[in-house]
Amino acid sequence: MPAQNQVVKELSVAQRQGYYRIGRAAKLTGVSAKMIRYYESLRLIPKPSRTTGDYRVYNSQDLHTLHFIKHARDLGFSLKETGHLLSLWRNHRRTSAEVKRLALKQIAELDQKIEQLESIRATLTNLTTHCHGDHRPECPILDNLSYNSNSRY
Amino acid sequence: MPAQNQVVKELSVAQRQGYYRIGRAAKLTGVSAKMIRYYESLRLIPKPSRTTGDYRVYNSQDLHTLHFIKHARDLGFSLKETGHLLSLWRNHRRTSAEVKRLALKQIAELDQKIEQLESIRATLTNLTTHCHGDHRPECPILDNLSYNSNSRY
DNA sequence: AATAAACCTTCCCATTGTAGTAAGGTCTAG
DNA sequence: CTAGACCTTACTACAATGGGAAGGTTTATT
Repeated sequence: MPAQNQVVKELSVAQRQGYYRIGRAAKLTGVSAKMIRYYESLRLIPKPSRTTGDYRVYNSQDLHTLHFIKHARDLGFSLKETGHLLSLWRNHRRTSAEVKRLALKQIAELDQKIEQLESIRATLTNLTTHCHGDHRPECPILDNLSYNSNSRY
Repeated sequence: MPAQNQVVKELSVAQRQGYYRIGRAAKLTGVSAKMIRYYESLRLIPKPSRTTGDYRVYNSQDLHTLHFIKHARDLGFSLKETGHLLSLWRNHRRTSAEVKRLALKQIAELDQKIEQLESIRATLTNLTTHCHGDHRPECPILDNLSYNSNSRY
């Protein structure tokens, strides 16, 4: 039965040899090629080797790193903090206390941001319930925006 | 009793004449001088008149406008949206419906942002509760960041 | 009137993180 | 061998803000 390898797609040289150019690295990790280059310029990731044609070449370890970065970014860590987390990840003599400290700091910042947004939201909601929202020009929202407590300019 | 005007501070020419240069406008409205110039460059506010020495001169109407902008920014409206609100504010034939539409859109965006931050927060909180946070290097936070579901690079 | 302090001007640069484009070179499948 | 997919660097832009330099102006104080 020679039908066996009929559907089998050939692997490209790169795939066979287990390396990845930037486009495939981007697709696999969810980090755009643009960003991969940018992270390299920030020294967040090491300079990869190059093909003779000067194309960047990544290995699976590199992809793991990119993946790690993606996760950290998704959790709202800045690139600077992400770099810190990366170095902790690489350093096997790290203490988990330091990682936890970063995470708690991030949570605190999130809490602050959430609180702020909710306060704004409350104000806006309050204003909109008082606005007719019809053809008339009277509008408590605009009135509030132009209201000046310490007035008398 | 000539003591009467002892404590009375003289008003500067500008104050007497009721106009404001950029520094005082900034202090009074809470919008930095930097930003006042920037808003002018964006045509969010009109070009003010100038002194003979080329200093910007604002009147009380201008300050009200800056104040309006400050309020809108504080409520999280972008400068573009703020410009829109400003033109509605100036246009007495506006409908309150349009203002309300903008406010509701802003609320919706806030809700989305809040939800996203809360989801991130939950994930992080979950991770930190599982992290010992001591001298040992084992750390579920880092493990999670490096975890790769679709794996096999 | 002279001078110092406070204030203003324009112009340029930095930030944070991401995306777009142009002009050109390389790799690979057919 | 060639077309098309892919890659390279180098700019540009965004959104909003802040910082600073080099120089001119206004105001307060001697």
